[in-house]
Amino acid sequence: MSACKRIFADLGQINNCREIIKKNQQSFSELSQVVALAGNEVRLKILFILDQEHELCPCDLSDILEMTIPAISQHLHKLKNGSVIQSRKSGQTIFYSVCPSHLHLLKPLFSIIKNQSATIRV
Amino acid sequence: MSACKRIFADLGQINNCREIIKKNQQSFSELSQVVALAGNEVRLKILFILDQEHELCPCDLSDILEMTIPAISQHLHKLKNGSVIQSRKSGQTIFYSVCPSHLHLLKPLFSIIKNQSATIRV
DNA sequence: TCATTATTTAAGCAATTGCTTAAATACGTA
DNA sequence: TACGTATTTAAGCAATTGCTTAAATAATGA
Repeated sequence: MSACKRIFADLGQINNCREIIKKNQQSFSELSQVVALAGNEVRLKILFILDQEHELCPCDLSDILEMTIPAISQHLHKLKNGSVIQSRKSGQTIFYSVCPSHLHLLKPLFSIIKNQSATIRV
Repeated sequence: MSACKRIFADLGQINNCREIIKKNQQSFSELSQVVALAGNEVRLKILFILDQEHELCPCDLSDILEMTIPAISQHLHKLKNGSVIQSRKSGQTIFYSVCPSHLHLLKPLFSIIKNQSATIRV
């Protein structure tokens, strides 16, 4: 059960932490999935500009990020699968946008980018 | 240069986005690295309890998360390598804690866990 | 000095990731 | 209907990830 044989381990603290982890297991699992999606540089850029421009099609994103359409499409698929973005069809083009439900998680990340952008110019 | 041959593409919008992405390239790269570290479920848990308990040793974390010491140690190594956590040596035990410089990024994530935890009981 | 404890490091390996190219769908229009 | 455009899907593959076990370091105390 115990990894080390130290005497000074605070058993109460350890058991308390273990319970907190267990109680929030599902939250950790769900949150880490979304954070992992945002942890890819290309996907972070996609989310950032989708938020800024409100909605864009795979074609636009391909032009902006200078990547192939399938590469973009596969990233969009992952993001949609994780309910981070949503899509709207108009003719044969599909417009993607950030799901409002995850914005509270993403906005702080976007702020960091924007703040650093403001600092560079000083 | 252009991925599709659509007529209705907003060239100005695309070029503007492209410039913003380029200007913030380094920010995107650095931020995505940290977010990717937090996007692993085990590491997210480590960061959460390190923040809550202020500091813990690999041995404690191994007990709490019920994982082997080397597995924990390797996660800690990545986190330290990314400057997300720092360490303090006391005898033969090493205490890890979250770097204050990255807390503004992590706190919103922790809040999500805590809020969900509060909601469960209602 | 030697044995014990806490931790890291290394090697191996199965699973996942993110691209590539090529083929398949879906929609609009002549 | 057939063709062109926008997008997705599939297969292949090199690179990365995250664990495992075993060995190497480092610090403490007998």
